[in-house]
Amino acid sequence: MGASLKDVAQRAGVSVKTVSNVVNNYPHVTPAMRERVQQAIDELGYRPNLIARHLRKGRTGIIALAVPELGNPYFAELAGAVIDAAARHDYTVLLDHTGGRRENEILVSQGFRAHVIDGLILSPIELEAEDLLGRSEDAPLVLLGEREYEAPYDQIAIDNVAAARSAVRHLTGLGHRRIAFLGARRESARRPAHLRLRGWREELTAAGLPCDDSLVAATDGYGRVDGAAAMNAVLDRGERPDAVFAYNDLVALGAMRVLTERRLRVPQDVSVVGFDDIEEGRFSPVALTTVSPDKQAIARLAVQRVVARLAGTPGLEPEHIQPGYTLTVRESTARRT
Amino acid sequence: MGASLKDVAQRAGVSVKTVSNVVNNYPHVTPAMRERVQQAIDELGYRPNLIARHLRKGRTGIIALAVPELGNPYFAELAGAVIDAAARHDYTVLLDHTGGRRENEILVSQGFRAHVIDGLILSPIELEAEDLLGRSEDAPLVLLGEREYEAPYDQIAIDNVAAARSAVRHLTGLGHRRIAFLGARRESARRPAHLRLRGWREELTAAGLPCDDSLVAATDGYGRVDGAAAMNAVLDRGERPDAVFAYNDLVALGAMRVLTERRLRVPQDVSVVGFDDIEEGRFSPVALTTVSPDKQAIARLAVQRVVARLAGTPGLEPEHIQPGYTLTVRESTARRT
DNA sequence: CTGAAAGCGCTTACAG
DNA sequence: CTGAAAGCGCTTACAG
Repeated sequence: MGASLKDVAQRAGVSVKTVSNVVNNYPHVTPAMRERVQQAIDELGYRPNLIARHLRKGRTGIIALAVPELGNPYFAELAGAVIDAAARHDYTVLLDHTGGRRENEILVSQGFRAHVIDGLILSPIELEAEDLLGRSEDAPLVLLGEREYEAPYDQIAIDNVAAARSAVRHLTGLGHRRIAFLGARRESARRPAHLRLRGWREELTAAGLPCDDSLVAATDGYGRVDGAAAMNAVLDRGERPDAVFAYNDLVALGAMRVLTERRLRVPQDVSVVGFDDIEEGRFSPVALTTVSPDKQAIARLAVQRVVARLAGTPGLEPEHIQPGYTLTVRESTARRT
Repeated sequence: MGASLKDVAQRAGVSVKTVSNVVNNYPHVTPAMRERVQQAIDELGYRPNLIARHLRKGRTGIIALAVPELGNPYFAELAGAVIDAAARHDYTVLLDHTGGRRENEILVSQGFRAHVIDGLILSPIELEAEDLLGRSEDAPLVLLGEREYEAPYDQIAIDNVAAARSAVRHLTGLGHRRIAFLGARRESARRPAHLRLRGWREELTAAGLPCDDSLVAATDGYGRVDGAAAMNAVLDRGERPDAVFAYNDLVALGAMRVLTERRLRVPQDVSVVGFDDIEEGRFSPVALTTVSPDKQAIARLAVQRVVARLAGTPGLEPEHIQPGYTLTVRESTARRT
């Protein structure tokens, strides 16, 4: 084991308190004293034990980030941004993934890891507002993502309805009229997250177009396979949409793959819009048009919020904060021919 | 704050030790006593403070995983596997990313986070063997990835040379003779990691083919942009390879994108093989042939190794362990026409 | 089978 | 400006 404060104090011939003062850079330590202590520290290779420090202070310097699936590049990219944002506040990130399953999300929100984390950033999929009711955990919780909760917690999410509408508007603006939506939750899933679906519906209605349910396909998850299955489902119904708006980029990518297989050209025959702006979409053979949430801002705000609550900033009401987004137009959308 | 052991003891009218016994499920506690204590625990909503427990035991139950870049799906997928493997041993994973920069890798290996993590799994890019020499940290370190070190640490990596050779052999077997290698490190980078490049060289030589340096392109990193740049570089030199072996899938994907832009068809004009088997490769419009390392095994072995050292398993010599891999043939490779 | 006490490595009032 | 002491919440010999 390494040396402790006591060892250093002994070697330097001072009290533990003095060493602590030096280590923590407190003012009012004579340079000579500082020098002497520093030398003992160097000789012993002393490094403070954060665990002990934090036991004392009641803080660990660790915040947890729980996302559904790291295999989804959106969450991987977001996690990277959160790690960087946390580092700027001297916080370390402990990463969990829930698989988007309600039980795991409850477990995490209820303070699994109690005491080892100071705060929690959670991106839920199936979690219900009622699951949050009994939350006894005192670590600040910040919610991310498409779900909206009637609960007294900070929530950071772009305006999903407006963002979805901007995507659909782009499509209608290009002359498309039969616009499929891929990635609705199955009826079986409780309280489906349909902000984006609602955006689709609202914008079509605003454009005076019908909302044809046979153009809506539910999926089990939000991966490439799900997008492929959904696209096949719509096509197998005999529908021939002239555009597709997908729940996210992964679903869009899966759909594009199917379109190509079935000899439909993107964008000449079918325009495709995704959501998330993952790097992969930029490099797909037909670069994907997509809604681009400001991930850096999301990460920054989430961390800031946790840190502010931890610092006990007074008068901090739970807020729903909406970072910005843009519609990034690439090659997968074109004017209707 | 929540209740402590002492609070529970007080309420149950027993000693702290007895509560501890119940919490830790020690035998030799009368059912009646256990019942009584459990009730106090429930009433108070007591949850053990892991930090305190671990300060005492000198363990935190946290292992760190440091990868170059979470944005690379390979590492995101690997991280997911490590988290799951660790959970099976009741360990939690703290995730770091180094950006593949030597300074960060040194920092991490030298025990940044000292005392908060029990062990460390590191996937280095630029780290040198000498950087490991002075390592004073006593948390077990397991090394992952393509680099090989002359250092007394466990290293888990597939046989990169053999795996690369199998990829190139697949290509030569299809009749290809001018096989480019994309993703060598630049000369400026110290001690380039060229196991895969070596595999390329060895296999070409074995097949009686020349190793044409103008078919080798260095990259700055290992992302899609780098693959695109490398492919352009080779093509701009006036070379027309009939196949491409890329350092990894991301580089391969970037290269495919460029090939398509430059009106070269994959696989009819150019066959492409990647490395990593990320999910994205399965869903690219031309599904990618790739070397598929057993990520689950890598994660499992790495965690097992850390846990075994932590448990103080005697006689555990540092080992280089080579998990399995397979060559997964998809659509991006075809017989030379 | 249960209890009283020491100690893990720190920080923090409180003195001086 | 520095020191002696208590305590964060646990576990662990040591008694009984």
